[in-house]
Amino acid sequence: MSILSKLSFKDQAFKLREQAVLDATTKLLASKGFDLMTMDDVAGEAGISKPSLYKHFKSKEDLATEVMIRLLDGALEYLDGLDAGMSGKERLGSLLEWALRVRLQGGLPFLPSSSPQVRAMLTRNIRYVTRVYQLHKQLQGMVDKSKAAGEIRDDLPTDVILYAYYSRTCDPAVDYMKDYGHYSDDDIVAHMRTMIFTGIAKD
Amino acid sequence: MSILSKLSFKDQAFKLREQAVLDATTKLLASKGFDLMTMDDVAGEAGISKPSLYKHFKSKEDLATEVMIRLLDGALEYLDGLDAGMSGKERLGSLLEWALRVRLQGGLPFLPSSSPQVRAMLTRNIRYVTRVYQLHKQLQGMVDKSKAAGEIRDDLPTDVILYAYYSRTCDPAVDYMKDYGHYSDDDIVAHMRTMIFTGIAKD
DNA sequence: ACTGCCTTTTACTAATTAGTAGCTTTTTTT
DNA sequence: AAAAAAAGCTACTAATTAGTAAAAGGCAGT
Repeated sequence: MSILSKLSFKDQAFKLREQAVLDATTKLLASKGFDLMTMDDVAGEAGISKPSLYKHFKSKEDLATEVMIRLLDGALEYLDGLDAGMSGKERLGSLLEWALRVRLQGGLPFLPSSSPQVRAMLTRNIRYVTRVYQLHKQLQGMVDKSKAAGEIRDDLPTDVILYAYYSRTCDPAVDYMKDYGHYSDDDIVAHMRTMIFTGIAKD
Repeated sequence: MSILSKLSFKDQAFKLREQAVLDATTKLLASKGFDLMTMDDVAGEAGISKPSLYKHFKSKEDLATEVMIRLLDGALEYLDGLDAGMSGKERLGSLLEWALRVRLQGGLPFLPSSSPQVRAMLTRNIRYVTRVYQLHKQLQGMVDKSKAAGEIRDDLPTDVILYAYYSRTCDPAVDYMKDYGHYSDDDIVAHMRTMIFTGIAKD
């Protein structure tokens, strides 16, 4: 780690603290959502003082946006790491699985389902928008490729399929299955995968 | 309206005002969610003063819960009005369509998708819980009947199907289709129906 | 060991919100 | 027309939150 060795201990501690803040924020966003999460919560969860928190992020909005950016980077990175020979449909399924597992481990869906207000807030950040666009383009390509391959129905518009896909990553059914149905993560993921691709009807 | 004629003008006005408050709250809950909606918002939207608002409902929580109860009553009433000869699957589809249309007209999904906090709040009200349970029982019956009739797959647990069904009533894909895709209400409803029953895969 | 930098602590500002008190005005009832 | 009831208005309380200032303390770097 030659780059790390060039950083002073102080700088390293700053970086580690920053990650701790992002982790804490992720957890709080997942459990409380943006509106109910407070900066006092974040500071407490991260184990630093609130004024120090503002050394890392200039506002609550900035902090939440950075969390989402980190997550989108994770999704893009996951897609990059997939086997190039994988079919479009398999890639879609795999990324959905990744997203659901992240969620089940206390993480966040990569697009927020909740409020127009949160969406508007995030959209004010160019770095966020860039990544969403990038992910969207890749997913669009995957859907188009799957359609061409006859794997995915072409009587539904691509954007409709994408909207549904995004929605599955933040689907509350996941929470219900976990909290009320006490299903295992594997079962939840499998059920979700079944339902998005083949629906609930018998043929 | 023999019942209404027994009410003084005052009482009638009170009732009308109460409905206006519930309508205003529905609209605000749909656009801002519970946390961001303020009682000042509601009073303003309903055209009454905030102190008067508290003549009708004792708290913000009480108000939101009554809105949800009214909605659930609507759903139960809709189910009651369906043709008795309708198959389980058709009933499911029809209620989903109703719920989606209510939403598209500015209403609310009949189960909130958002926060555990809102869910916990609603669950504190026995009248709400009773209706949810009632609706759940009916839906469960419909799914079981559809399974027995070979209309709905029986390799998915009934509760998983129900969780997915509830989730479709509050699916953000609806908002995306409307706001970004500019699809008509009819198209949105049709797409949603297709996707829940037969999924996005081709066979 | 000493110094300087950074974090923590304490206290704060400004704004917002749920909910309420008391007086005035309006409307309905008698 | 007069009285009563209810709504509106104004002002408020108490609590909370995002964000900040200043002093004190701690720790890393030299």
